[in-house]
Amino acid sequence: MQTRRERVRAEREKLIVSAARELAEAEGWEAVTTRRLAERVEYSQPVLYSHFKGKGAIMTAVAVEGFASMAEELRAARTEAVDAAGALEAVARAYTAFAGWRPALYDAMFHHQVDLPFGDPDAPPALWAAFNELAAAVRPYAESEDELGALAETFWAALHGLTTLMRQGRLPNDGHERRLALLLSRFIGV
Amino acid sequence: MQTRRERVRAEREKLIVSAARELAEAEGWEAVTTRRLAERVEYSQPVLYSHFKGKGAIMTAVAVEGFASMAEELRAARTEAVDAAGALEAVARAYTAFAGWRPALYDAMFHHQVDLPFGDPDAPPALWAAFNELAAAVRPYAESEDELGALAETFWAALHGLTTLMRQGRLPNDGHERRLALLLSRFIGV
DNA sequence: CTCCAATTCCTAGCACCGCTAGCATTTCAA
DNA sequence: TTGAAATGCTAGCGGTGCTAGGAATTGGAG
Repeated sequence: MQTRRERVRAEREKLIVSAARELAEAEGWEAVTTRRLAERVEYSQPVLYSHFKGKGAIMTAVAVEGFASMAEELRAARTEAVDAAGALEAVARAYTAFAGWRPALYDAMFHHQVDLPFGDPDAPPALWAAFNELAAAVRPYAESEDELGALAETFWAALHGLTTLMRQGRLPNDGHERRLALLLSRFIGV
Repeated sequence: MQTRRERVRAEREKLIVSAARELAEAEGWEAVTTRRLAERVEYSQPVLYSHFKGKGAIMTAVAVEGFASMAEELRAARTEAVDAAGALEAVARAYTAFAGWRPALYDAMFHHQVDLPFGDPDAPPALWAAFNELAAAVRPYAESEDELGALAETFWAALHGLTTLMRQGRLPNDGHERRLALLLSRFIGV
């Protein structure tokens, strides 16, 4: 009968993560306090700490959900394209669209430092899934398999820079299309 | 005799900004609390609020100092180079080096949202100075003067992405040289 | 020199934060 | 039925950014 208890615990853990994500998406992460989160899941604050080490761990869980979601969208964009150039463009657009439509999720994934082993072999599969989509889209433009990793990282960084600078008001919104086109032209090669 | 008072006020304001920057550079921004900052300048907390609207305004002032400092370093790197390709590479290296050597300053400039009118004509001159250095380095590679702005923004975004992802542990440190070389090759054109 | 208004600056405190100790209550196997 | 284990609460700790209100200092006017 241990499994029943474990099942309801696992369910409540999911509930906490979902509530945190929803609250963040509705009002931003600065509105996600342990008190409000506890109120939302209709438990007291200490219950949160019986599931997670702290608020940071909850945000990390949301971030992992975010990577899984992003991987799905990148994959859909990539596999629907007809050629290599179209795939790279589709993935780039899907990436920036994701950051624009789900800013709270993107924040959890990239702007808050979350104790996740990026690049490590035992990083959560969702992280690798998202990265691998970028790598797959970039592969036709890598000179060697050995270069692929670095090229994917560079392309990823460029997309990340574009989205974050724009969302923070450091870049004007209306130049986005042009910048994206420029970036793609540099990676596709004329 | 109004000017004397104003002079000492201005001096104290500088002192506050310097203290904030030094404390952030020494222990990170999470250590910069209004209490510790007040203690450091040997005044009480409310004095800070007679100079600045809040902690955010102090960080904004530090950020502006940071842009001025970055502009200097980018300019030095660019003007010492012998050709266009060398200038672009030198500026890129200076940029990432700045972010690596003065992480607290870079955080104030880019990671904390600071109420600054980026891209606006009446943005602080230091902001334009830094951006203009990037634009100058990129100019030889723009197809038209009209394209220059967007190209500079795109290059800037790529550098920003590389530095931030690396500093947050999202990218491995030891691939930095390779990624930078790849980025430069894409912008210089083989 | 005296007096009074304006400025300066501190003490004390507010509401909130993440987090935890300690104790009822409930659950469930013996 | 009973007693131990698990559960989940109240209350509180030390910290945060920020501010109200009053004491002390300053400096020009009479």
